[in-house]
Amino acid sequence: MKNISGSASCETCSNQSNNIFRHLTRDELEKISLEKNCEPYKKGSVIYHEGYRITGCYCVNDGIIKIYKTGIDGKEQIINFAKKCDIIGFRSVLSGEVACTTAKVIEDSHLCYIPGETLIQLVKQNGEFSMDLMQLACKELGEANAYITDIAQKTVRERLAEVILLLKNNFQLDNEQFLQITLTREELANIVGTATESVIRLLSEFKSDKLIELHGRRIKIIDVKGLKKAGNIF
Amino acid sequence: MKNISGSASCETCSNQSNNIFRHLTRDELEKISLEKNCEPYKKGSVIYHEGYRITGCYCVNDGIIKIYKTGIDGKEQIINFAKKCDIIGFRSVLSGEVACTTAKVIEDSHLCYIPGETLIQLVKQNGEFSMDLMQLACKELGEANAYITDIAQKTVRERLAEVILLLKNNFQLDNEQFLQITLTREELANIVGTATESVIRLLSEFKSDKLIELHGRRIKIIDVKGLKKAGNIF
DNA sequence: CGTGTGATTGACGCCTGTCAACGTCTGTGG
DNA sequence: CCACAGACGTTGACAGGCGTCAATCACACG
Repeated sequence: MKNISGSASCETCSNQSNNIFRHLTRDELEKISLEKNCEPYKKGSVIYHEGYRITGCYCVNDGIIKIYKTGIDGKEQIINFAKKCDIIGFRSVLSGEVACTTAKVIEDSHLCYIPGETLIQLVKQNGEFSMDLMQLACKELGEANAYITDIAQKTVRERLAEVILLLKNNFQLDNEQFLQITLTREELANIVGTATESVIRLLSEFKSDKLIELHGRRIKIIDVKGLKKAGNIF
Repeated sequence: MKNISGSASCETCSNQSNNIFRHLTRDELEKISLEKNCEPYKKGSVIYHEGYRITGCYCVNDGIIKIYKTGIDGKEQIINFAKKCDIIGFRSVLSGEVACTTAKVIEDSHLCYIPGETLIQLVKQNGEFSMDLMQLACKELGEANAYITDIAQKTVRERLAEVILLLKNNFQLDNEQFLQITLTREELANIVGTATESVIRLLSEFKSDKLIELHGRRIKIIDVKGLKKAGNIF
């Protein structure tokens, strides 16, 4: 069953301008195209686990993965999501530490595995690629710092509104204004850093306030400006 | 008044094993040694300001700098501290974005300025240095993620205990068990993400519980194990 | 149809933020 | 030398946001 999508070569994939591999030479692309290993992952499967050493990183072909840390009493704190074109696990590969997060599939995915040594070699030999990856890390660092500030200073209500808008920016809306990602109430709570019940109550509030509509797990965005106001975003 | 400490060459400085520049060649070291610009900064002076473009990064020779973001109502959220051997501002230089934090001196410092182009050039040409800097960024990213989890899940009391221990690890204790960094109550609050009054009350609690002693702004650590327990740290 | 997971609602209470008042200390200027 | 301002620390009162617990409902799946 391996290499199901193996035929989709990195040469094609890297044409996407937002891809991290855009500055690789033809030779380098061929190399990782040969070495990589594209496999399907079912919803619920764990790609790598916090506290364990990982030997390589993964490039997301399609699907959605949640990246989370396990905190007090096993409560998960969602740090990030990865989708098409994103690369995950490189942090631990490069820092040489064990994984500090767990990556779990929430929508069926195809991931290309890239061995750690390959990645490190590319960093060392290709200055442009190195810069790109560095920029990626720095961007994530900036986002993390921003989120620390939010979570430390904003109310749960404000954070929930903000998270909904963040999800909108990350995953877009379909043509009916529905968020293109569906999460359980508990997962929403684990992003915002609150209790499931609070998320439920606040979502109802947003619904009463005509900011969103709820259809099961699907969230329809009605009033972006109102959400920004509720989220204290300028 | 420029180059007051300019005589202290990077060649010497980089001998410290924890320095980011340890993998530079002799030529590269000479180059930044020539280009750098070491200046004294008084307590309270701002090194770079959130939202403004910065043209280079700074290597800390001595002193202490706080790195913070400005959140709602101008309340500052302290993200990090920099001390001897640390390098600050590289995130914005590399990502090409405006600074996402402000850096302000809290203990008189000497900083060496390194032009952005120099840093970028080094990243591109020296794979080992690139890896080191990447590891630094990745390490900071890991710490930021850990702090997100803490701040989202722990109580203010737990976070304060944890912060005291973090400060202990970062700045050590003197021979009387005093923290080697002195912060105002407000600054402590701005790390923990709480109100000044809460910090005051909780510090008194820790004092009653014989975990710490307070002498003005100086904090004496009495019971590390107790603090760990209070901070829910394992 | 039983079981399990997730969603919802209500009750309750505590943690913690806010406001206000006051004390302390330092530096400045008359 | 004293008065005053300003920054910082401390304490008390108070309310409300939000976490916790418990019960119930909805829905999917074997």
